[in-house]
Amino acid sequence: MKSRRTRSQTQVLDLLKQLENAISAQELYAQLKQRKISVGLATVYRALESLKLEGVVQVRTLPSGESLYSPAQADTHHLTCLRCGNSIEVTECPVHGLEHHLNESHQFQIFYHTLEFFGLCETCQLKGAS
Amino acid sequence: MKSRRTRSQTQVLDLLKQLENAISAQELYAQLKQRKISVGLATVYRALESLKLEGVVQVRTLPSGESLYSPAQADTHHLTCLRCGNSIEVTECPVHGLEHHLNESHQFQIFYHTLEFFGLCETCQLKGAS
DNA sequence: TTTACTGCAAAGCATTTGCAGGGCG
DNA sequence: CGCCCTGCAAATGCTTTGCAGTAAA
Repeated sequence: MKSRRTRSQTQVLDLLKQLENAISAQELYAQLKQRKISVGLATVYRALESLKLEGVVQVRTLPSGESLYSPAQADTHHLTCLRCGNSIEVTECPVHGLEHHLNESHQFQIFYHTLEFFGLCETCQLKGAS
Repeated sequence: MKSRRTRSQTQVLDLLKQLENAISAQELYAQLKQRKISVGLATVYRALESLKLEGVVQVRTLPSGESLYSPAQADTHHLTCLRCGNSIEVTECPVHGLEHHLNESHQFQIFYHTLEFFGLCETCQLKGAS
């Protein structure tokens, strides 16, 4: 067995909890540096990976391929414009019943879910296709 | 105004409709070649981008950063293991009411949504953290 | 002819991996 | 002393972009 949390894991998790919004690994790395916490980018990724498997951190992967990390309790979802990429937060969430159901029917240990709506925002609808 | 569909857009969309499952741009490119349809990879990406904005193709971005494309009518969601990456399809979907609601409350033109549950599958639960 | 589409190759970027040094038990 | 954690730099892989040739209107 190994120690429950490494130093970098603790630092990363602490910062994630302090921040209000989900954040990318790159930004997280920058923020840590800014706070005089010396850590390598690869280490940030490795810490996030472990925390993810532990179930304390959740991930949302953007269409750009970038991933945003946040503590795994938030139940915030998104309404995203396919054209400009802007996201609006959605707090309503009708899937918890289903989550419990899947948990049992598939023997899965579900940590969290992501729900995202895609389309065109009002502004981008006016611009037409291109 | 431009022609409604370019040749490559038609080819890409036709193939997407023929296939049962969502497919990556790279695979799509390979499949087209295999069918003797000469097309560049960049063109495949550009066609997918246009079809996406048109609302006829939907995208799901995997944690790996790779994106899977499919015709935008499927209402298939996923239960994904954070450790091994395997996905199980989920056909239940309790979010349509919310979708309609958001459509109106935010002046968004919603094309589709993604819903994904993350956790550990039965097999990976047994392996413990590492 | 004029404009938009296409293909190739080069670039861009987030993420992952190899490896050697360092810290902790 | 030995093992895991770290950090740097190199490598990977998907996607995007620049540019010149091509097809279409």
